[in-house]
Amino acid sequence: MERKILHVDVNSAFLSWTAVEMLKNGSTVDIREIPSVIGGDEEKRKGIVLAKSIPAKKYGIKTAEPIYFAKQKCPNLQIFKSNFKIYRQYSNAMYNILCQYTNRVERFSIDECFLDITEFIPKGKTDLQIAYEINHRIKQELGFTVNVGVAPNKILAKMASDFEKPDKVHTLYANEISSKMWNLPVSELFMVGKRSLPKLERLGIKTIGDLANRKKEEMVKVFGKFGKTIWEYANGIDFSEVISEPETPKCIGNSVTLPKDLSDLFKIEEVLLALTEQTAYRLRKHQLLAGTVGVQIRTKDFQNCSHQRTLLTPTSSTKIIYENAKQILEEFYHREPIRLIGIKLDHLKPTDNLQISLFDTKQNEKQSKLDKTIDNLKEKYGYNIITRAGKMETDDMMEFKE
DNA sequence: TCTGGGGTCCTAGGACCC
DNA sequence: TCTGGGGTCCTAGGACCC
Repeated sequence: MERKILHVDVNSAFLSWTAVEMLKNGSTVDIREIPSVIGGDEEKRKGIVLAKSIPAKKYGIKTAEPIYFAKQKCPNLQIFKSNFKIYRQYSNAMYNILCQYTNRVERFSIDECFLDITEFIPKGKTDLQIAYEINHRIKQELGFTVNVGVAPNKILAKMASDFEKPDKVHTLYANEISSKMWNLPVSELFMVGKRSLPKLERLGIKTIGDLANRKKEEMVKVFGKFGKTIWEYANGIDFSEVISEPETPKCIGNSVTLPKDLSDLFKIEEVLLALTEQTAYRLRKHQLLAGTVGVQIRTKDFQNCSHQRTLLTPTSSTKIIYENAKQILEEFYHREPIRLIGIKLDHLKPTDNLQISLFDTKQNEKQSKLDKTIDNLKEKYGYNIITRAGKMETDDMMEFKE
């Protein structure tokens, strides 16, 4: 039987939510209506565009590009800081509305949800009417706009919500694939990024339709498994389910771009410790154990390098994780200046009940130790490596995969 | 003054075992 | 003297997403 899937996508999410919050706090200007971006702090070398207004987009400003470039494109660009605590509140408010339409809502990211409404369409209503109702209610009740895609599966619903923006509802039914999707450049297809695009173009594939009408075998031959996926997407084939249960993470990591390049091993290890504290704390919050520990560095000329190690026994102990991380780092780090360091815990498995109760009693102690370590670091270096707000952000981001 | 941080998934090559 | 092949696990790196 044909499914009825919706994809709800907040228009310029971080920017819209910042705008609504500013208006709520008495601002007289709606930053959605001027050239503006949400961006990181350039002084801390985190100066990239996280979200842009539509007027900013008209200057050719792109998400994830350096703010330095964005300012060159638009000298009077207004730049605002992100606030993930606020974003989480708006995201939750939207989620609560969506849950009134079906119990099958998947949070795909902080600003995107899939809904399977197949079994939840009231008599006398259509999927399209529900999509419009959702679009209206979010605008009226929460003050920001969303695009809604209506389709028989997730990939088509997602492609549909990406059509014209903002504040629009689009359908992409099976009989509309060729007329609405095949004429788009292949770069617009979900999962086609900047590496695979030139390869596709070399094969003479310029539009999604070009890809759809090639032989599947040819794509598999050139791209392997990935070729099968994008060929199926181009043809609107996707049987994946809307998953309402939040899955336990497959890996947990924290990394930080340093305000200045660092080559002093002692200082780098101090940062690594702070990152370990944070990551291990999150691991325990999920009641998981880590099977492998990995350390990543990025040199000042943007060369990435990572090493990992499988532990004899999975653990959630900050001490054990840090000892391993430190050893891994010392094995492969050769004193070149680095701009980023990160830690990643992988091959996660559930903690058994005995261990959970053990950690429950130690939770407060661990938390205060964490706070103390971070405080000491800040005093010592004056770096804003891990601020209180930064810690909140990390907690938020973890839950939303953003 | 140029380039974040959180993830998922895939691949290639080597070690090791039978 | 010459030198298999299948399978699993591990590691490093990379593509892609928001």
